Amino acid sequence: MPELPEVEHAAGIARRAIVGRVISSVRVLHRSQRRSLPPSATRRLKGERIVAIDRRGKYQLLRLTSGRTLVVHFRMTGDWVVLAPGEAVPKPVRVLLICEDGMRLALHDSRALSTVILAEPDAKLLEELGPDATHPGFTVIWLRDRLAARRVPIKLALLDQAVVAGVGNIYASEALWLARIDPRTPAAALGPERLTRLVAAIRRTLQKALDRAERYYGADGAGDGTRFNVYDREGEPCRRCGKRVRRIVQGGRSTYWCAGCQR
DNA sequence: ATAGGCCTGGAC
DNA sequence: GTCCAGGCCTAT
Repeated sequence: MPELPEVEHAAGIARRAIVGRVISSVRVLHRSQRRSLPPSATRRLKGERIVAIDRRGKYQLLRLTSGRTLVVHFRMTGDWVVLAPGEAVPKPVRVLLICEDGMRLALHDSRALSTVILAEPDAKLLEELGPDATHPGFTVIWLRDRLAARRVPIKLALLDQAVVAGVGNIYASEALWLARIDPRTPAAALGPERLTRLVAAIRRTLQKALDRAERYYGADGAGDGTRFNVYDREGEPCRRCGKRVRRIVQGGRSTYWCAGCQR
């Protein structure tokens, strides 16, 4: 679930829930999160007011009064859940941010792979990250320069957050389908024409997902069986040319594509 | 370039 | 029981 659009949606939920509020305590309920957020960090969080929540790529940046930043990454299954006063804490909740007025923001993450890190004011954050896929700074020129001399398949290059931030395994497949590009193509082999199509396709794919997240309540668009064109559709007909969608493994992860119209 | 590790839960 | 999963890091 959580690529750029889903993380942005979740960040909106967190903003409405806790921006402006003061943290009275933090509970870390799983040892996996205790590695990134040890007791020394939870102690420092006490009394901090959350003044803003930014997002960069798949990272959420909870800005605190002191200048510190709580950096949250959902990895595979993370999400925010707002808990009403008195409401029971669901089992998959790994971290609880408890505010002075009783508001609770919960990190809900069944696989417990999410990371939460408290960064000091002078810490350098996310310096390796490329431009957000939806940012005007993500251009054909930028992409061409970052892909030059790289022979990795384009699908794998798109998962590199230094190339473009916020694209994950699902939308990489979806964007390549929209751009009609074979995911196995060596990155540097893409000329201006295909690069132009690719940048537009990435933008459009993520923007569409952002709009959907806005429209529907709940980030996962449940009940909409047609939300992907190729992802998780192995063996089903391509919506553009009718040939069967294929699945291959690249870098240990599934790629879905249509050999009929992606070249 | 590839495999393994971190974790849990759902599909089979 | 086995296999698989949308991320990312480290080791080989």
